Amino acid sequence: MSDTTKTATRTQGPLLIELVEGRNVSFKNVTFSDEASFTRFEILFRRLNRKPRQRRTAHEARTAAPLPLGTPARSISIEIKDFLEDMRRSNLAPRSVAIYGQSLAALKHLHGDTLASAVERDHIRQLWDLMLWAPKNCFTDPRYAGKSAEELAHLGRLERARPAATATMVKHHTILCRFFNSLKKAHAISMSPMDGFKKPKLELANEHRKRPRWLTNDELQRIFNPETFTPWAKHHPHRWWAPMIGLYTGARVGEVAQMKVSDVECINGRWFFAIRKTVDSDLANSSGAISRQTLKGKSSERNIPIAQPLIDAGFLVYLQDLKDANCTRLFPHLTAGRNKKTGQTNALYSQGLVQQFRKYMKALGFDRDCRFHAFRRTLVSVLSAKGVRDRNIALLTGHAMRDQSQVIDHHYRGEVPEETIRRQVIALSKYRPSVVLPVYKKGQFDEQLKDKSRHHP
DNA sequence: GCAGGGGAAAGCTGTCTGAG
DNA sequence: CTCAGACAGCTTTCCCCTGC
Repeated sequence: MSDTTKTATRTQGPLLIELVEGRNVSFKNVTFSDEASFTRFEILFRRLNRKPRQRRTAHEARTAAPLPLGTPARSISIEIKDFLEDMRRSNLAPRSVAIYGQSLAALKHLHGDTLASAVERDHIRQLWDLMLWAPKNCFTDPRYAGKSAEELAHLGRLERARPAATATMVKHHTILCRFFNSLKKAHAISMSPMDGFKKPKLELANEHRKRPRWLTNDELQRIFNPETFTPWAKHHPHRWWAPMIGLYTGARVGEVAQMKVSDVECINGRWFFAIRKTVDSDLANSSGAISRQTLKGKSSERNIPIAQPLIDAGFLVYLQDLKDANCTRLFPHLTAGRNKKTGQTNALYSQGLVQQFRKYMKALGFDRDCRFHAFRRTLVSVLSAKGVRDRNIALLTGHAMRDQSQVIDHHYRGEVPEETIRRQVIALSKYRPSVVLPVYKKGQFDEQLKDKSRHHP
């Protein structure tokens, strides 16, 4: 509404609006009974005041297009609430919904709580500055309550050492686009204020950017050095086994942490870790999630052959101990977590493991880029350096190889299972990190496995 | 030890594009 | 017309930190 001044006063009762100085039409002191009528009026008003077209093409209708029939946009906070609710309904991961909520929180700081349809490009420019400099926790910490976008950005400049990384801004950009696009699809707004905003280009030279990090043989030996590893791990099954499994499968930490006893399978005499999502019997009839396991995507689903060094280290003995103790999960002491508000599972078994492993690594003097994920990077890097083809590595790691060729991908992934297994086994046999794994003794975790009071579903 | 927020990166999928 | 590759859009993961 470039050449129109608009003031909307929100009182307890009806909405009051003044629209003056329009090109052709002006209104003063119009009263609306609710926000929906205000928005309908606003759309109509914009159409009436639109510049006349310079020229019509032959195909264009002579009469004005009908007004869109969508539900008019409501206030930002209501639209955000509904948007997040929609995400939940469409079965997105609880964590994803939370992240979207965090990014969208900044929007509520635009002139209080305006109508979603009133957000314009200039607002986004302001918002960008806020997101770039927002002080930590400023949308949740009560100390910042009531502050405007400008004030917050100003405080951030004083408090923060540097602005948010470009990658983070890319995420905010993505989420804002997604939010306004969904309003556009619902015909609640006619165009997205994000349309003119290009995605920020990632800065390759950023000195704060984390470097890809893999582990050298030396470093692997330090991690599994019996003098430090054994005392740290000997009372916790997940500390003992998860790093070893991570090392020899390259699986994501979440995939390792969530495995069930039934996910370790023997097929035609060969043992596999089945990375998959199965129903938890206690959740089967619930209205919410029916599994505490998650998969990043379709191509994550796979069977990974269990490497010989793991078997030599007594993994199958541990498996039998679990079965003897009637355990259903590979690491019964890890919890999936539970959302306090909804009571739903957080489906996040990895947290405890990640924190404990990171603490161990820190104590060994590893820098902060050395984490569990480094096992995955290491496996991929080593196999790649040995000339193993990407698609064969992907069969182990569960990466998607869509860009190769869908036909070929389909063929390699399960169409001919024996061929898939053959390729996996050949690839895995080329991975020989020079570590000596500690050997499990039968009954080593008897105490932990029998004390069910500390087990989680 | 866990819930939950935050920063950053990884990675999946739909769509466009341009060469053959 | 086909299809690999690039790109854009979107979702999920990893891991840190804080506060209880």
